[in-house]
Amino acid sequence: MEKYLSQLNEAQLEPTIQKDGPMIIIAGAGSGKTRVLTYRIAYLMSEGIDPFNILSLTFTNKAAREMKDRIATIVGTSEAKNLWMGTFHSVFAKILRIEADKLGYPTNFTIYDTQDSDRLIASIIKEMNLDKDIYKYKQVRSRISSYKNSLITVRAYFQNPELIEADTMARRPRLGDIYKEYVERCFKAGAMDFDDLLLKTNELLTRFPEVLMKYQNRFKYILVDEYQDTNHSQYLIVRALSDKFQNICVVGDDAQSIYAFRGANINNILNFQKDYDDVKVFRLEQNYRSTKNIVNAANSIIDKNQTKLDKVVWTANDEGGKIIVNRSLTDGDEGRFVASTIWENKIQHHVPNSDFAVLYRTNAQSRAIEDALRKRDIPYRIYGGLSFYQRKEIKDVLSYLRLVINPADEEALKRVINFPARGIGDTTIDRLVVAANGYKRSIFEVMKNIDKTDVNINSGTKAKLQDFVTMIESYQVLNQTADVFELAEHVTRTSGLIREYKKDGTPEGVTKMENIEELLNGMKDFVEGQKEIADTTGSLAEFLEDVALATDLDADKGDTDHVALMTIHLAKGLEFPYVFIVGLEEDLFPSAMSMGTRSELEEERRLFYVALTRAEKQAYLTYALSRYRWGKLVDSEPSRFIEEIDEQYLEITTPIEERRFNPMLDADIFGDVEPNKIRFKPAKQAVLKKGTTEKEPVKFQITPPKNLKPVSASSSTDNTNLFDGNLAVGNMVKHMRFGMGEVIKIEGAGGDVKAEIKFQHGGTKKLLLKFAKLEVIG
DNA sequence: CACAAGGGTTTTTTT
DNA sequence: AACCCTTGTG
Repeated sequence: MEKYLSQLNEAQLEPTIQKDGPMIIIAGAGSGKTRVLTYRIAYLMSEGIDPFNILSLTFTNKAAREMKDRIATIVGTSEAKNLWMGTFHSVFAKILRIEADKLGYPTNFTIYDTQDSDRLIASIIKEMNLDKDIYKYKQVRSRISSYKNSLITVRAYFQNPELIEADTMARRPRLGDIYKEYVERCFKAGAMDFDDLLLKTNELLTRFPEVLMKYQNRFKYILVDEYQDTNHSQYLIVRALSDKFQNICVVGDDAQSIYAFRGANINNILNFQKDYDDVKVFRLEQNYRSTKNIVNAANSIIDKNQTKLDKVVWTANDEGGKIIVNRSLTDGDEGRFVASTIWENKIQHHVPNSDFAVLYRTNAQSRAIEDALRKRDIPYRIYGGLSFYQRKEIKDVLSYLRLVINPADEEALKRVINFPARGIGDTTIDRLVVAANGYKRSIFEVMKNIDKTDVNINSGTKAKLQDFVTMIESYQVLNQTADVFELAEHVTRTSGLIREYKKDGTPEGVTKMENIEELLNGMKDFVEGQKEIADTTGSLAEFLEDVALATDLDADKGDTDHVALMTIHLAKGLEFPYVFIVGLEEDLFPSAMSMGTRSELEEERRLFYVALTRAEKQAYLTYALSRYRWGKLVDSEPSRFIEEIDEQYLEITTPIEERRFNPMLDADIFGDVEPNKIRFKPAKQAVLKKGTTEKEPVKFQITPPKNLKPVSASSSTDNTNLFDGNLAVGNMVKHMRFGMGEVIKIEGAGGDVKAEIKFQHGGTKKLLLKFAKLEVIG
């Protein structure tokens, strides 16, 4: 142990050997926090703490695995094996399996992924005959998710007039009813969604004091990594578990908090010292990762944020090259710049592909980069996006397996009951759902007892349902004896899945076959791997859980020498010698969806900070003047983040265009803006509705409203409300097709507004204004 | 009830 | 450009 501790500097050593009591480590980017965490756990064990009593919560399973491996090399594999390490979700899923019966859940409960949740919510909205344009399932899901993450149960929701009011104001008075139905349906299906894994853990720990005691005694030492990204639900779990021994160590960096959109609460880290008595505070401020240029540039950015803890990150590393800023004409050119720069660097410095990472804000941006890299034969790997396990063909196979484990799983059933086609149509399924709800039974049970069930389904279809039931039951029998691989192999063959994809014949069909094969290979590995470790059963249930909670970062197979392509969110915690941050354009990064409030913009800025601090040696910032979005070429402007970096750290190859002024976000720079100095500039070309004549009002829709404040503050995502007071007679409106025009008449207020506009060329038109971007004239 | 075609919508980020 | 859902036809 001594020799490991001697590798640490003093600032790192102190928290490492601080054994007991509550403590917080505020760790700047690249300051070696993972090393501190790892060595601290090893140290605890060398001090005689049983690994069985240590719980370490990480942000990804990959991070957990790497730390565990590292610890194993220090203290030995057999010791390290007993550590509880993993993400919140995976650790508490395991505990919930053990305690499931207390909550009325089956041990083999299914984990619904986002897609499953979406489908269920969409079908509930349909069953309730609600307008799907008002009750958008994604918005409903995110609403429900945030309730769950704040521990607002259905009951709590209905007891809280403010919440009901807020949803009613957002024109969704039935949201509570949807929430209630959703929760009941999940329960009936023996399913938990991601948020349930945390919510139900909280329920378990509050409702059953003896269970709480059991785990408090078990986890005498608790460590939480990336504490700045914990949500309220996670916070309460940590609180509860650490309450008895108070041996709680959290590590984080407020400057790297980038998950507010999924409920992360930066106050958890800002207020930690108030939550426990005698908190020891440690700071890691020396950066070992990056050059002076990169560290200083990153500091100059994060400086623009108002909300932050005091911390000065510095480095003793070399000055390094300046950050290179590159402008391209299109996203295609941007990709080519990235590819050629990688190529040149590889030749010049003899470095492997794996030294390079391309980071972007949205997954959709990967395509242009991919094309360019492929043309130059540079191997790359895309992380994230539509993960392997979310692909249709994979989910199909997994759905059959889910049914084997848990036949009540409604989403899995609906997915495969008629795929491959078996003559069981939507009407039949709808009737089954109604019957199942009526009998308070699962659909599968209803099908099983279809003869005794009062349901309007003809005998031919009933026979088909029976066949399906028999098939699943035969798989269940096989599952008693066969391992995961053997079962899946049998299922894909006998269910007709393979036949279905084989007869397809298209290139896509071939890829799908290959993917299924890859899945089967993965299962084989899983089965063999489990035999080796031998501390788990290697059951189907376990495989499905691994799959449900796997991050795409986890699956790193085969060749490792490739350029990494991923979103910035996914890159958190990683480092690369050369980093490209692409698509630095207004509305893309910062995202148009995140420019409504200062705090949203500050989160985008932290995201940029995270991106830049991934780089060890050299960072490239690129932007394009126009880019394909939604299949159309649209103009873009350089991101404000480029100009926010202190110029002395930049090498700008082409001068940067002046950025358009945004009154909402730039107000404190320029002062208040007169309404009549603002013009409305639609960002999206107006589309004439088919069939409308010139005489009728032309409908057009304008890109997102988030950079304007809506009239109603209740919902920032509702883009049908028009902003307050800004649109007035006399305003100038710029329309892509009709050009500039003056508003001469306005009809209606709030919601959609019809405005009569006199265009400078082309006469007067009545337009339906949904939303517009603001621009200042003169 | 199956399947093809067309239209509308979508992209912010993820366990 | 890609996906999902609705609609129309067989």
